[in-house]
Amino acid sequence: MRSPLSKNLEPAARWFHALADETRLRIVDRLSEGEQCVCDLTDVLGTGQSLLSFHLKTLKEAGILRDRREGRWVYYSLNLEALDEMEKLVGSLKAMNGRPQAGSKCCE
Amino acid sequence: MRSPLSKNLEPAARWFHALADETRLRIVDRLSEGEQCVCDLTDVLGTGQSLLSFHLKTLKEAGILRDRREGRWVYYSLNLEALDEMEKLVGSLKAMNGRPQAGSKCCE
DNA sequence: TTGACAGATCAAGAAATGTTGATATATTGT
DNA sequence: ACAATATATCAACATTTCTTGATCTGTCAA
Repeated sequence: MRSPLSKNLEPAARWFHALADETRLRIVDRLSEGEQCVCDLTDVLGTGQSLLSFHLKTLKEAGILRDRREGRWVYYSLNLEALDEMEKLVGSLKAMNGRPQAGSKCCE
Repeated sequence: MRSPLSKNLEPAARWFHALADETRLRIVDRLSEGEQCVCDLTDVLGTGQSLLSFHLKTLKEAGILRDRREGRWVYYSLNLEALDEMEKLVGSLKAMNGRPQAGSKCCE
C-alpha cells in the first residue's frame, strides 16, 4: 500500500475526533473493562445525563461503540474491529517512516 | 495496570485531537514517507501557507511531529515514540475488553 | 392505563477550533 | 546593509463542537 491513510481520511478523522475528548476517553476507558449500561456510566461525568447521551452518540456514530437495548436499559460496548483498524493504521504510519528520506532536495 | 488511560487522559486526548482533522492527517500521511520540509508540504493544502503553519504547530504541540531548522528551511518529521505510545494505548483498550462483564447487575 | 424511570433528542448559548489575509522574524545571497 | 525567500505569528471572523435544561419516546410494573 502506497500510503496508509490516503483513501481513508474521513473515517480515520472521525475515529480520532471521537477520542479527542477527555470525557469520551473516560467512557472508553470504562468500557475497556467490558460492556456497561448507560446508568452505570452516569458517574463518569460529573454532569447531566443528556451530555453523557451526547458523547455516547458521538462515539457510536464514529463506529467506536456498539449499543444494545435490553428492556428498559441500553448497554454500550467497544467495537473491537474499529480499535483494531485504528491500531493498525497508527502502526502503519510508523512502519513507513524513515524510508525514502528524499535526499535533501528541498524546494529544489 | 488497572486501566490503560486513567492517568494519561490529557496527553492522549491531545494526540487524538491532533489527528482529528483531515488536513492534518494528510500532512501526517505525507510525513510517513519520511522527513519533509515545509515548502514541500505546501501542496498538501489547497490554501494559504499560514494555515499549513497552524496545522504543523498543532501537530507539533501535541507531540506528534518534530521540527528541525536547517538554514532557511524547516523540516518536519513524525515523532515515532508518540505514535508508538498511541498504538500501544489503542491496543491496550482492546486487550482488556471482554474481561469482567459485570454480570448484568445494571442499576441494581 | 397510568405512573415512574431510562435514555434520546432538541433548541439555544458558550467555548473551542479552523480559516484568511496582513505582518513579523530569521536566514541567505548580493 | 539590503532585498528576497521561508516560515511563524497575529487579529478577526466563520464554523464547529460542547454544554445545559427542557421535552419526547419507550419500557416496565401496578
